[in-house]
Amino acid sequence: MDRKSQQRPLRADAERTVRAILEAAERVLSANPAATMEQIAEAAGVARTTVHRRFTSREALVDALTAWATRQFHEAVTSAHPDSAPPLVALYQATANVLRVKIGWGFAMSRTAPQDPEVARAHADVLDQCHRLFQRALDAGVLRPGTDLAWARRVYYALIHEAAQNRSDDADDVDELATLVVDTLLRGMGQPGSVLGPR
Amino acid sequence: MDRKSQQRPLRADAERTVRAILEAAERVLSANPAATMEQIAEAAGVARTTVHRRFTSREALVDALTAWATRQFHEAVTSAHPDSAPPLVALYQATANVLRVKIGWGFAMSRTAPQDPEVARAHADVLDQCHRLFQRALDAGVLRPGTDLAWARRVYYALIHEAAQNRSDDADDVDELATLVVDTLLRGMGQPGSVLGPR
DNA sequence: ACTACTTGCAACATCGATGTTGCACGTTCT
DNA sequence: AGAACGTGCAACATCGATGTTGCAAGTAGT
Repeated sequence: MDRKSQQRPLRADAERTVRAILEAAERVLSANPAATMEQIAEAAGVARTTVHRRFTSREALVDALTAWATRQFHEAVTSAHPDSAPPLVALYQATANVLRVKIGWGFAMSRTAPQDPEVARAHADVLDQCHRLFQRALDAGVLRPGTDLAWARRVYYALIHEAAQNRSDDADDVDELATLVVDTLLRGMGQPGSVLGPR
Repeated sequence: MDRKSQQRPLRADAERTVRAILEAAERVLSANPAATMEQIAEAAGVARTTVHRRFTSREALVDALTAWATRQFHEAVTSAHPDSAPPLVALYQATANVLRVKIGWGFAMSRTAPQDPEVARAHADVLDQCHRLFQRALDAGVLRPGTDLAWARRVYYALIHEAAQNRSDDADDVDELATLVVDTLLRGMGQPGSVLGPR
């Protein structure tokens, strides 16, 4: 959890409250991004004033949420070794890892990089890693020559986003979804022999 | 324009004001969905009170915007003859038509079907047409046998959404984008000969 | 057990957005 | 030209959300 929002160390019960608030915020805000602090507090099972005691402002709460998710996002990509593992393996691993995070932290991850420099750096770093991975995939012949890497990346992100909507807490599901995403990204849905199919 | 928001016929200048407000609302809200009526009024070049005179509430304004966009969306799909034209032709036509609408009415089209029964029907109708088209594409061998049509539709929507972000008012661009979308949907970005490529 | 921390509750302050009204001035339509 | 309509402006009313504070009661850590 982010320690920037709290100057002093927290007592155990307060620590639990903070977690409860962040988890409730994710749940409530993913259903309705304009939800009030009151609704978040209620979902967390605490009084509204308590939320304000733990987070200076609504913005601070959302920022903490974003920072938390961003760190997990970064870890998910980095642990797939996108710069060293074979492109296809890394692509699959990264996909599965990111899906695991994105399911359950959809709201926090949908936030675009805020002013927090650490968060912005993490986002940029992920973007770079993704770009390098796609470049390696291109060089290795996994991607068709001439592929627009920027477009490829955006399609990839979009596919992950769509796949994450099929949320289920089943662990096996993540592997199935990752397979679906990578398969769709690389092969599309057309018939090879068809008119517009691969030449 | 929607006549439901106005009981009596409008004078010519008022008609122009309504259009200006709707266009400004689209522009402003697509940049910031939480924008205030004040900002919309300013962008439309009118006083805030005028906006409230033309639209009972913020909700009414957004609804009118949604209704307007939905009608164009429906027309865009229907005019591609998705039930009679060859699947590939219809797919391309529908894509290009929808892109034309979506570029410039991105906010209004991103709204999920509201309570208005007419709008809900139009959305459902588009969904049906899309599904039937995909089914025909599957039967015609354009889509790979075994393709999950629900997943295919969602990927298709997502691709259109992404393509629409490359907004430019160039008319030729729409054809290029439509080609890109259909091509990506059917062939993906992988190399045919590669490991995970088409078998 | 004692201290320090944390929480709920009630009350209050503030702020921004929404929506309304009256009036004066301009515009459209006939 | 004259009636009906539309708009800008200023002022007001309301409302919900945010954020703050004091206090009493409960809980964690020693």
